Amino acid sequence: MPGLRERKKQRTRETLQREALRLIAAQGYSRTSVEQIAEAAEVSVSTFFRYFPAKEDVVLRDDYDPMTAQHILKQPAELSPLAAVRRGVAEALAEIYPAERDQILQRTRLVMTEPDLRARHYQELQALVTTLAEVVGTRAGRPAGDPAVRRIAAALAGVLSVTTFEWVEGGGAEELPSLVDTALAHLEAGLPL
Amino acid sequence: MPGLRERKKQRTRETLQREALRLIAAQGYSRTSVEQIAEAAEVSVSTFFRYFPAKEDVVLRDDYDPMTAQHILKQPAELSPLAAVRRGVAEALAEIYPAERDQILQRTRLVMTEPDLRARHYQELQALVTTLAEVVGTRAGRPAGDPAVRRIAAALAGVLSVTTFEWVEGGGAEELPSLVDTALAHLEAGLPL
Amino acid sequence: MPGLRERKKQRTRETLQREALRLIAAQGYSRTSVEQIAEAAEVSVSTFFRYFPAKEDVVLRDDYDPMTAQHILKQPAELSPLAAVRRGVAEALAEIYPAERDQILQRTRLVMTEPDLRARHYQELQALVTTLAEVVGTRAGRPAGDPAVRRIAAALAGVLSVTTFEWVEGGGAEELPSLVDTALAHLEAGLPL
Amino acid sequence: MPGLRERKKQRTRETLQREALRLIAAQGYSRTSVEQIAEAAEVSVSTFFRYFPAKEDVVLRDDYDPMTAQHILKQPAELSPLAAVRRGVAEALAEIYPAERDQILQRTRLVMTEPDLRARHYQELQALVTTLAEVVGTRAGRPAGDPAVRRIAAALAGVLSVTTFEWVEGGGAEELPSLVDTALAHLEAGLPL
DNA sequence: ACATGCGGGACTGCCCGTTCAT
DNA sequence: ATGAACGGGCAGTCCCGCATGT
Repeated sequence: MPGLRERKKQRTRETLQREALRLIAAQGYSRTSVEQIAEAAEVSVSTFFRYFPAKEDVVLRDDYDPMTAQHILKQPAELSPLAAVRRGVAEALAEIYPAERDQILQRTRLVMTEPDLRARHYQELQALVTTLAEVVGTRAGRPAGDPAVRRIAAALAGVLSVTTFEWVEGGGAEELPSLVDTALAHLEAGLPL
Repeated sequence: MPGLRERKKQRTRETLQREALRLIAAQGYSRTSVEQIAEAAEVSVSTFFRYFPAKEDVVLRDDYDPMTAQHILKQPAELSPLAAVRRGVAEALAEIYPAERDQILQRTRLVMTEPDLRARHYQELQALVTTLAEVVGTRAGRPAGDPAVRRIAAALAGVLSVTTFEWVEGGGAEELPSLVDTALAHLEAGLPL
Repeated sequence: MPGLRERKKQRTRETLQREALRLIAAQGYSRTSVEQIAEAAEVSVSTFFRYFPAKEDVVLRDDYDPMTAQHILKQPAELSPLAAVRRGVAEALAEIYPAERDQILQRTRLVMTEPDLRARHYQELQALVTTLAEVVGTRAGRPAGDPAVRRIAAALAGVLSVTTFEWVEGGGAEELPSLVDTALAHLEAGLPL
Repeated sequence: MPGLRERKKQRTRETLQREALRLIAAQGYSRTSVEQIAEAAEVSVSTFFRYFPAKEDVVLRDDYDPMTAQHILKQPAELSPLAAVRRGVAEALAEIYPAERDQILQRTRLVMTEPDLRARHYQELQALVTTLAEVVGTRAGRPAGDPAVRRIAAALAGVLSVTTFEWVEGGGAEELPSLVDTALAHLEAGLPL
């Protein structure tokens, strides 16, 4: 059981994130200063930076990657790397998507619009490449640094990113899980045109 | 033929870039301020920003993407998209690489090391995705926004980026054109492991 | 004649200094933030730091050293170094003291009280040592770096500093020029007890 | 004999100082944060500040002044103040110098280079003036606040400081005790040029 | 007693908009 | 009309003190 201190930290973090998203939704990202966010959450600016190393993190923070990794690792060994990823991602989305759909949509829209966030998003993409490389490498008994393994991871990350953007541009009309499945199937088939 | 004014602008730009790279090589990117660069080039800080919209651009500025696009568009129509890109990139590299190898190596090393530059690099990658999507779309008679086309572009960009990093990590031992060709061949073959 | 721009700068600098001293006199140095000073002078905090590299400088800024140096250099060549300094300082004080006595008293009181200012004051003393070494060296046809020259300068600076403090501690009862003359005469005589 | 608790405290202090100097030697003073030092010594930041009231103290902390005072007080009463100080300092240096020469050299080099440390050093100089004034006053049966006494102390402190710097600038080629003796002899002789 | 958390202030660096000088 | 200077504003880092919890 977490101590009182731990719980308070959790609460502060959540308050900061909530107030930040509220203000940003109202005024836009770049017109919302860290000072305003801190004020709304009733903490000082230094406290903000103790919780989030940079302004962007208050928007981007999430824990989807490790969870997705778990789902991929659970797939039967005889599946090809691309097939395993496709199924693992589908399972992860089934777990996350119903509850958080709207929040993800809002955040991704922000990421696409604001240059700063966009830049940071691509850095996260790099982290995704690393995670995927580890997973794919582990399944195949190859090191994560193996060029072939990293190429697979990079192609996957690229396709996933572009598919998320496709989803947002379409206004969320077609649902993300279905779009992702189509995209990964396309990649699995060798990207024919 | 460029007028005297044009040539002077060109000179200022080159001086800025040269002095910037010199200072950065000596002190590191983040420890080199724009003020120092401007001083070394004997212009004011505002002039710096007129030539380069942000500090990162003084390192990242190049014109490889459009040139690569031209080479891809020149490929015979019966080639598959991936095959056409593979050949086009090879031709572009043959043109650029011999003369500029060392400078590209130095700059990419910086990009990998410095967080700010890394973030910016991924933004450029996004531009590359757009460029590739246009080229691939044009060749196939499809719009650049077609999801399938964009997936191809994104996978290509991911693979190219990761291959460049592979090249730098290896210290440039194996040459970039050969690494890129291997990588694109792998993608063409459906990324088997 | 100074341009309009130059005069405006001068005005801003003076306003900042005046407002700073006013606030500090009222609230104390450490309880006066730069933000308050900037606000009172109706400029931004960044402007404050463009005029004064650190908070302490707004109190310590003056131009007495070079003026004193001029007066010393004017002394007849046959005077010993200590004698020349003694006379030069007396002349400089005659020029400065009548008009600025009270302001110097207030500022020195601050310097003695506030640890930050004290620290900075000793740095200025170091500058005085350098200035004196140059002047004494020039007069004697020796380099400013000559150890004997620097020792003279250092002893002078030490004695002058301690004399200024003596003046302030006495509440300004005995006047500074007279105290300084006594002190330098003592040093000239070999500091007998 | 110190209790176990006392010894542990001593160990923590030494660990902090050792780790601090190691990090500072590697990265420079201003680029080494208190957080890093605390981490390297495996204590919290607040613990650091319990042992050293400010960051600078971890470099400057030493106990030479009181020891020097003792040696001066031991000198025969018939010696003039300057002569007594000269001999006392020589004896103190004979005790300290052989073992600690290199560490003093390294620390003084830092003090000369880093602005923050420099400022603090001059504050220590002020403490030296006070100590010397007490010693000289005691020997002469005069109060430490006597202006003449303080002038002697100030001149001595100035000369000693400048001599230490001379030693460091010369790379330690000529040894400190010999330089100090020359300097104090010069002062004793009335600083002729 | 001891660590941790948080506040707050100094300061730096990037970048922008406006104003002045040529 | 082009370039430089100037001022503003915000992000982010670091030091350090006080309060709060363990």
